[in-house]
Amino acid sequence: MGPTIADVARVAGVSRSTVSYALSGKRSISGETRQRIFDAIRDLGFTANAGARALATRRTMVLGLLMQFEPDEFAPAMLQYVMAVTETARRKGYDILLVTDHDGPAALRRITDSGMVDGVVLLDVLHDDPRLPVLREAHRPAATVGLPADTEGLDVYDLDFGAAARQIVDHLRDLGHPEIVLITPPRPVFSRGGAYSWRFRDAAVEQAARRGVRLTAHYGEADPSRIPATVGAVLDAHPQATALIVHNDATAAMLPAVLGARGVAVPGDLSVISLYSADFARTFSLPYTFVESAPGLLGRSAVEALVHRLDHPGGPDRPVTRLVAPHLIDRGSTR
Amino acid sequence: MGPTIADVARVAGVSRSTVSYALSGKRSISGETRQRIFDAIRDLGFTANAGARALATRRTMVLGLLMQFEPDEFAPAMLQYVMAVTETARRKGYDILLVTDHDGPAALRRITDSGMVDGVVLLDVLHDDPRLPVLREAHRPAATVGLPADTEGLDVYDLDFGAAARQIVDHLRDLGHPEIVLITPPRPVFSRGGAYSWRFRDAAVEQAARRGVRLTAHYGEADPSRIPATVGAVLDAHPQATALIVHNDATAAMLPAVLGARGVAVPGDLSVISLYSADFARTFSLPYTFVESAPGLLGRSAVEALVHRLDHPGGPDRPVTRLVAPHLIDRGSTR
DNA sequence: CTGAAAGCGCTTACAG
DNA sequence: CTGAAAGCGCTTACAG
Repeated sequence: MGPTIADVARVAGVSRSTVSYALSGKRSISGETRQRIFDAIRDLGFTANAGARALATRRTMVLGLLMQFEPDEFAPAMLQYVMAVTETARRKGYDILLVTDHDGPAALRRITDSGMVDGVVLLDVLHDDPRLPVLREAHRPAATVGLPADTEGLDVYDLDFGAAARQIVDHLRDLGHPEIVLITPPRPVFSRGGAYSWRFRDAAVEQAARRGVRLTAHYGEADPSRIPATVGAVLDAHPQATALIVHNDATAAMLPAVLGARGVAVPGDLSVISLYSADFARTFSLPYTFVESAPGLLGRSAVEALVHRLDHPGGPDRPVTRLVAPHLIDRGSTR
Repeated sequence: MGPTIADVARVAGVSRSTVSYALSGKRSISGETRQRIFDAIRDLGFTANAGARALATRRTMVLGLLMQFEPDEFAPAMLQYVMAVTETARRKGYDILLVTDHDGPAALRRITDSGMVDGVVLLDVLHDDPRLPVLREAHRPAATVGLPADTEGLDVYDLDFGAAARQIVDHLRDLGHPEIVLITPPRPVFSRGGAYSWRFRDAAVEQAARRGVRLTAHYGEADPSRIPATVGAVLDAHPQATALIVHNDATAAMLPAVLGARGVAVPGDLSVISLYSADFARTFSLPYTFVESAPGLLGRSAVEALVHRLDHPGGPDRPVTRLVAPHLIDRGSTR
């Protein structure tokens, strides 16, 4: 379609290799030649063909972003990861191939075997994620958001859900709450292997026991229309509970409406504390004290690790698993 | 990295061209040869290199998806378009390059001039969108979701916001409402050139005048935390109003909480009707009568039109502008 | 400082 | 029904 490097070479009166080197800066070009080349590039409106470059360099400068949309996940929260990944990638000179195929392993094999991407970022990684075996065969650098059971060869980033749970339980205990109710992610998230669900819950249960606090965990609803009834039933079942921990975006988003309808005042009647991102809180005007889930940081870190690995092939850096320390934002909804 | 077509040819004992033809099916291969080729492909785990294929065929089988994240837009609604586009593309054999650069025109030029994509889908198209001139120079097929002022050369899909407004006004008038309040998208959406905002509002105002109904339009809030106060102020300013039209996702999402807090019963005290997708309503458990905004249909249609054009280059089909007729779902929140 | 040439891994006229 | 060869548009040793 457009002009090729040969056109530029001809107009500038140099060889194609000289144009290529001028473009890459991989060897020095005399000032005057350089000038003629860039003039020609500008005049012709030349842009190097990505496919040809990829074929020659074996680098596409494209990253695969694999996400899955589970019906029991709350879509609004996902976009924050996507945005963080995309923007970081661009800043590092990479584009993003977005893959949402239902068959994640097959999709991964496809984009990787065909050389469409230099590396991949996996979102929504499960404890025993079926994409990981494929990834290991593919011999491509990869970073994940989410902690799998086997982190071998991966750069892994996730929130430290255990620490988050302990911090939240301690926070409530220090305020003197004797009985706490926890709403966890929906049951399908547990059975599917969404490890963050039990990492948080189990740590909360343990910490509560250690601190001598009564804590009961209940599954949140996957079906939004049932959230009000379920929250109501949970609160009814624990009339003595003075604090509620919400580890479920869908429930958190509806909580003001649900508690408002029940006439429950926060923190007067009930202390509420949750786990989500500041951006999420802003989008839904959630007034609760929360632990930041840090999608921006996690997405950005994953991409930066991946890019670093791509830009330093065979480098000395061991794959890293980083669990981000929780950060509690006190909005005054507990006391 | 992996095996190439030459490896397959050697193992199968045929020429590279025969392997290529076996793969593409563009000429007939004897049964036995075919068998040997596919055995070799399977044994070697061969997948054709996408870059090399793109270079030879001048088709990448990748579509660019350009979206912009404006801070005054409600992120949760965007994902539905992305999913529809991505899934439709895959079903048609295309992958998606997701581009979210702040500088849309530059990003478009980049992916298009470098031949990274065969065509593009533009989301959030403005009335006078700065990406369109770039697109026209690029000579690539493109489809949009959103109606620009100049549709020349584009396949354009959008909801018929004018018809939607008229249908909603008529619906309320038929129920006997003499005074209606409309909450529009935030003011920045208008000034930026988000044409759907005024297409809906102006049609609503006109239709109300035509029908002898009093209708007042107010800007919705871009800042979620101010939505409750703004909705309250709007209702206070129109104590006689018996019906509320909401054309703003952020406001709609918070409406149950806001109206609940004010003690406003729907439809007892106030009839409420809105404009969003069924999926959106489900995510936020919104119980209101609404006109379907059809993100799935629009995203899918745009991709299908684009793919059709790519698969039939130089075809006879004129570019099409399709405004999808509104469909009202009665959930009983008006009377 | 610069160029001629090989090579990246495919596809597709051209020939038989 | 099949193969040898040119070509897609780059990059990069190799040579000077």
